[in-house]
Amino acid sequence: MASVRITLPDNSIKSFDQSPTILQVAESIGPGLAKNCVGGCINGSKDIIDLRTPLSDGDRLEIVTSNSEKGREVLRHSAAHIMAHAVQELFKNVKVTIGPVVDDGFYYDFDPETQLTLNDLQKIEDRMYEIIQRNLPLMKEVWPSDKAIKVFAEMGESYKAEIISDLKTSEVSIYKQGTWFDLCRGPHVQSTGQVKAVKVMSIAGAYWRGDQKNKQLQRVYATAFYDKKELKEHLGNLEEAKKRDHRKIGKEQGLFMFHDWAPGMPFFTAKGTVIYNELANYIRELYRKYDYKEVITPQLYDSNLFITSGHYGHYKDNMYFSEVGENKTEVGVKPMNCPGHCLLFDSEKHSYRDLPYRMADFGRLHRYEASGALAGLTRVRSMSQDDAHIFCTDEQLQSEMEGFMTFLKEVYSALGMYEYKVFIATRPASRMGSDDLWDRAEGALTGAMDKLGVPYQINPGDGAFYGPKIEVHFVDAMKRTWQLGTIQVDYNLPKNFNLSYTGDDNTEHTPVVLHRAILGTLERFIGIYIEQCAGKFPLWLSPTQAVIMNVTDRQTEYCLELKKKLIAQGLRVEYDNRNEKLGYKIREAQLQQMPYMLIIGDKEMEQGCVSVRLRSGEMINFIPTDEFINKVVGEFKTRQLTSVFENANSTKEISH
RNA sequence: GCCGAUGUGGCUCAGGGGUAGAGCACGCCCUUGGUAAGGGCGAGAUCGUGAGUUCGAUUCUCACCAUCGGCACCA
Repeated sequence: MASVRITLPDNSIKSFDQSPTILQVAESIGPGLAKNCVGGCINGSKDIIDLRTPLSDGDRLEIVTSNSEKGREVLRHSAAHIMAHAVQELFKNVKVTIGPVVDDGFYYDFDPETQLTLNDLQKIEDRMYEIIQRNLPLMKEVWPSDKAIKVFAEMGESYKAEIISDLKTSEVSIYKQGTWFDLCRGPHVQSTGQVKAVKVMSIAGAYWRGDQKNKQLQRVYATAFYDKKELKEHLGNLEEAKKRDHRKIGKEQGLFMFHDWAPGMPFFTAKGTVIYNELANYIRELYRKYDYKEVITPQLYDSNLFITSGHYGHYKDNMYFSEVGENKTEVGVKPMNCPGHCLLFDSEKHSYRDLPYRMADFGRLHRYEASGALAGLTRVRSMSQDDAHIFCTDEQLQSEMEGFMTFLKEVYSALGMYEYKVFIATRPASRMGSDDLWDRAEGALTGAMDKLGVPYQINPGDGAFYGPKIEVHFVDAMKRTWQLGTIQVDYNLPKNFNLSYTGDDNTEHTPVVLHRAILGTLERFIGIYIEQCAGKFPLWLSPTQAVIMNVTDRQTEYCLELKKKLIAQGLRVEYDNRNEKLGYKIREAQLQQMPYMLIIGDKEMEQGCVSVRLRSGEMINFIPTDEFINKVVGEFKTRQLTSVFENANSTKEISH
């Protein structure tokens, strides 16, 4: 008698008379496992398959439970069905579309006859819990596509019918819970009762199939967890994340602001400007090391420049224009530095010996971004980048990519920013240049990353029409991803400007232009960085590095002397001599995340020293002033990420 | 740009058809106090802008502007 043997992760083997489903295997192991089972992975695959799937002899099975990372996906996918079910029970004439799992939750797009409102969110959630209570088993059925299209069309579910006909498969799977059913690939939980904790989060507009030309649907965001405790934890994390929102910290620390009369254009305060300039100067310092030459170029140009560059054709809607003079000459505000750099490059005759020519520019750029796109410092209309354009030969592509990435890694490591993802965007459908050219360019990009051992993902078809690019992405506090560093190959611009260099064969050649930025847009970088460090800037970036606090006004003179000394060493220091108690001054400095609080009382004055409080709460009392200065200046000048006093012996108690 | 929400002293927020209220911040006074808020007094707002309804609008309606959450965009 043939038996079906299934291998489990611990290499034990279970035998069955007939092909068991994943759930049946779970049941054979134990009731607890069966209860939590939401699917399985077979033969080392990472894809979860439905627990109703029959297995074959020799399969290796890993059972996925609802309290696991993978299981959560199944849970949420089923929760999306529960949500659609709830919405359709609650409201008449709501068409369903799709409801995928996303980071931290899921959403479902609806096309309701009357708009859902915020008040409906709680109703939806309540009804979801009701459906969960009903503990409806989820049944999988396979229908011929024609039948499915017919059934959904008759129900008025035009979106579903459209999806199925676009699938172009002969049959589709349907999941039923009670009388409600949905087209779905699965996998799904056993019954609605397996979903224990849900939360309907928000509502938003979203275009059908992500296309602006289509109807705008209503997207309801929600999340689901294994239990209420996990859900509570998640909601707590969201609250915590909001606290590090750069817009909030920027306001609290007085770093930047916005005004209605210049939407999307940040004003950096004196404090914020310190951060801005420290970052730019750090990059400037590295420009010497990496052989870049910084230039300054105009802000406004005759429109002819942008006609030549091609921006007038492709980017006009995102540009600011004006007319000047009696002749009403049209001028454009530069949205990018590259056209200006081309003029500069072209102003001299170049030899191949000059290449690669790396031209850097912190020039201010203005882009008329869509109003709905603006977001704090992360998406602005007025910005400056640590921008540079590298004019090089085709052969130099890969080594320039390597140089760029090495530069980038140095900067991000120095800033303690390791949580980034590297993407290589390859040729889009509509593009310029031969396949041969693209092969070489993409090869240079992947080759460089491989050589440096940088992990990356390919974004097929995501490149610009003029060349492929590397993008470095970071995530903000609210888990939105933003591009910071980038390097893009451009074969188009040098042609438009008719750029050339003389090769070793004494003929003229067209250089390649690489657009690149390490920090990317400084505004955006600062926004992301504020969130990464939660407002606790390393000393070298801190607008104010130390606050001197006197205990009584007997120390005033000593404090003023100390302030002078510190300033002479290039430190940014304030003296809080207000008529307030020490605890009050400390609280305030602490809320500002002040790196060093220097407490001066009679003791310190007598001994010629300072008592230091770190923002961590650590205290190092009675350090000779010179010792403190030496250490702190070192920390500042070498751009340390953490305090030189952190975890230092802070044993001494205050003696009265 | 699209869908939705929001817009009240510098900040965080309450209120509501009869021209506004709290806490913090700010100013003055008392307090000289040793590691996250000492006490008292005071000043500060035509309630985003414009129009409409009304005897009367900050409150209701509409339009616009800005911000927030998404979507689209991000050559």
